[in-house]
Amino acid sequence: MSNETQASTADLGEAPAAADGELIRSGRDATATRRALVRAARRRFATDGYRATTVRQIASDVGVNVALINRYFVSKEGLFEACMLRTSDELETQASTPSKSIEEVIERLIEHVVNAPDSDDPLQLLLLLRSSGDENADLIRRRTLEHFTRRLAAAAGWRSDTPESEAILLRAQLAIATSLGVVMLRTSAAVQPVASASGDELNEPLRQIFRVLLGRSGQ
Amino acid sequence: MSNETQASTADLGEAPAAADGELIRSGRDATATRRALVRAARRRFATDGYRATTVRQIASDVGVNVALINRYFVSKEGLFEACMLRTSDELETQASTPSKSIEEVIERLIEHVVNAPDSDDPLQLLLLLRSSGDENADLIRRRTLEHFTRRLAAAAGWRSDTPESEAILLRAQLAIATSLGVVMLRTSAAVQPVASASGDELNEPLRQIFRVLLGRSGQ
DNA sequence: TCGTCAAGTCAGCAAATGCTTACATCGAGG
DNA sequence: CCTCGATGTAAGCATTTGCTGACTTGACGA
Repeated sequence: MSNETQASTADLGEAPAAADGELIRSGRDATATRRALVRAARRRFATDGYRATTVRQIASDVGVNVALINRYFVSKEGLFEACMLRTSDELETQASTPSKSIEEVIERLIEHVVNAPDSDDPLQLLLLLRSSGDENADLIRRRTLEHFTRRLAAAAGWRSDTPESEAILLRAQLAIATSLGVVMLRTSAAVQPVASASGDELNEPLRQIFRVLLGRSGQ
Repeated sequence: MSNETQASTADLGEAPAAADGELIRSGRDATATRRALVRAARRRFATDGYRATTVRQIASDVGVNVALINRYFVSKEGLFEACMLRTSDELETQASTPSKSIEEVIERLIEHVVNAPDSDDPLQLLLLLRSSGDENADLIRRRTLEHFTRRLAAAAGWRSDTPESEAILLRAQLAIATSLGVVMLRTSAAVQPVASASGDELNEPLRQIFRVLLGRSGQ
């Protein structure tokens, strides 16, 4: 059960991230604790699901008391929202590198799919697709996915108002669905042989799929 | 867990395919009650997930007391196991129609993906991919998926012992992953536009994907 | 009619879970 | 030193959840 992720507390404490203008860290650093909680929570949510994850688990992963989750995020749902917002931000940042060719985008998507099991890739959190019993969380999740879809479709030549490019949007979302399906099999279910397949083995089939979906030949 | 209740497997097979008397359950019929429980449970598990589904919900759906679940299936896990076995059986039956061409298999897979949101398609249950916190359930799930993978791979020319056909196995599982991803987006998350796409719109892209993965051209 | 046994119900227990309230500890400043 | 706010902890409450044991109800044969 409590096997990994003990390091999260340590390395977050000693290295203040550059993102936000943080004050000098002291022995008890609220923002660092918050980040550690979000980090641990995202991992748990992505691998175990929303419902199956307990706040006590998350707190234990970080090594702090459970009550801090309610202090900083009000509720479990609030913590989940924070996770989603951070994931959305990361995907946004990565996608905003301008004027990528579709080939480059495909390569990056493949990389995400291949590496997701090992890293705590933001794509992992999107695995939380099923209704988590929380309406607000579901809304955030859906919005994130649709936004990501438009990003990918834009790289494939989608223009927002022409009706014929609706097909491109659909195809982009099928690419995302495929990615999520593969990540799902690799991470949560450990289904063979996909789970243990190397990046090299996955590379060629995935590239074929994405080219068919997003490239000019497929349309 | 593996004591009695093997009868549940048996009487699942010997059923007249009559229209479900699920809500109209009259009289005291143990096998009918068992079937109704499995049916309701499968729906709940597929849509809400294992953890989020409570045995009280399932019993209430059927209109029966909670204790019957423990009487007939020993535990919640036992009920889930029965659901998985039934799903596995259905997929098995459908896949066992002999000497299918790969094209036919692809068409049927597409049909599954397209229709899953409306019917209680067995594919839906496979959505239960995330670790449900129940080790035994995870094992069953993984086995079912791997079995299904081998079935699909066999239709694509897979032979069990030649090492080069491992690639075929991997590609078949990627096709399954894609199917699961699409079904997931369509059913649980209602992500647009895939969720509201018609079968006709999905047909062509999906066929392209599956041909690339399973057809001769892709290898 | 009565006995028997499967089918089903009822009330409740023990554990888990989200969350709250009261308390403790650390750092800094008067 | 002492106070005060911020950070963190300990204990526990209320609810949910899976499950159990004792009880009731219906069908059927002697």
